[in-house]
Amino acid sequence: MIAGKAKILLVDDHAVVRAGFRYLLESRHQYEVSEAGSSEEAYSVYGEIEPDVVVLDVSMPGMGGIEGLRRLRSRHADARVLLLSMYDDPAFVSRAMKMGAMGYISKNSAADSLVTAITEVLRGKQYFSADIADRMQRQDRDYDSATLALSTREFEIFRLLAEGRSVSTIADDLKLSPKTVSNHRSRLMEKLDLKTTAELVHYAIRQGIVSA
Amino acid sequence: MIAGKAKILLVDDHAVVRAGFRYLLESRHQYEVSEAGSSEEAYSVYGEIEPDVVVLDVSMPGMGGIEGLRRLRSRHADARVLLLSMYDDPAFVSRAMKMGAMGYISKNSAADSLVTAITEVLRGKQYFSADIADRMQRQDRDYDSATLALSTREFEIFRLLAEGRSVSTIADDLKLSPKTVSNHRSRLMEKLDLKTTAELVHYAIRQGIVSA
DNA sequence: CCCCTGATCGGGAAGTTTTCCCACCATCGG
DNA sequence: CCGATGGTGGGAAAACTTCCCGATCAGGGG
Repeated sequence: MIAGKAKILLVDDHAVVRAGFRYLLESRHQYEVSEAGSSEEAYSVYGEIEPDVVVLDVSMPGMGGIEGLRRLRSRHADARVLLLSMYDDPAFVSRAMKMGAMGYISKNSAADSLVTAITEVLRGKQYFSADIADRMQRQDRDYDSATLALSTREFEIFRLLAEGRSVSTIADDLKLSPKTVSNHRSRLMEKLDLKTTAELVHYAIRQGIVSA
Repeated sequence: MIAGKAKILLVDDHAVVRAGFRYLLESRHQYEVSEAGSSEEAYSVYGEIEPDVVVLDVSMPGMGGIEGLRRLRSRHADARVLLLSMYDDPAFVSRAMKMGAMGYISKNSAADSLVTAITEVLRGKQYFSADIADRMQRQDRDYDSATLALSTREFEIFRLLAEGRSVSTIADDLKLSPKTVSNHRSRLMEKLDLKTTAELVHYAIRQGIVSA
């Protein structure tokens, strides 16, 4: 960052959220804030603005934040991106970090931690909000690299569950005992750190494995 | 509203969203803005603050906005409540209007329309953001109104299930027995002709009641 | 007022599913 | 051949679902 005002690019489809950040940042800090309403827009204005930090919402219509991050980093390898999300899914977070995100904060975070995150990232440090750091700790202990860890069979069952099939119809289909399917199910839910079938569906849809 | 500053109570669990409204309202208008992080909190401070308008987020942990609206209006029949939501499901909106909401705006709305909504409600008028008004127009053409067959409680539980919550956490939240929630669940699944929770999630997402 | 209806809340019993642990077998790279 | 990994399911206990039912309460209508 250059001497003077740090430049921040806010990317979120909700005008209120952008206004919120602008308020939090401008009222107490000397930042110059720009806004974009989508990843596409962010991508196209990035070069012109040359922001010191991009605050990017993960869930947006069109190209989501994750894909936005990927493209941004592939064109501008030095881009510092702070992801903002309502989801604190650890698999998501680690995927994002592998793509070079500098931080990941939950929208549930207090206003202060949102501002802290930005100042930390401006200093070149990574930042996670407390709830997310928590979940990543727990995750590491239990199982490493959750998303990729599914076996072929587990993935197949995962997909069918995500489509709305029941354990017993899946068992009929695959000519397996319901017990086997259920056991696979338990195992994969644990690997992905999911607690309910509904979470599984959300996860699968966000990953693009099934469509709504 | 009395001469002088109109008083506004913002209720949202996300600090950023509250900050956004505060910014939008205070920077251009003479409003006095208070905040609450939950329906429960809003309910308990309402009497003390006596706001002219309550801006209430629909989806919050604990008592949601719909239930919050109901309780607020049952204690303070003159409360003017503007609902703020990510969902633009017409069934949801008409449900809210029946409970006495003065307006309903989507979080996707432009900043201006958020402010307009508040000024309109202050004048005693109803207000809907454009996208919501749109969908309500189109409603009779394409809307499958099966969710209208659900009672208030069933719908609430439907929404929470669709978000990925488990029966037992919902029960804790709503302070009900897991059995009661489970019974409501069985009935609503039957009414909507759904066989698995995963189907329920797909259905809710397609209806725009929850987002992926 | 009283009755009726519908919504809400939950207990009981029976049935089903999930979880956790384990065992057996096949395959595969070294 | 060996050890690791994946697929398969049994057994037992726990959890959940389903179906049925009764209690309670609010809001009309007569």
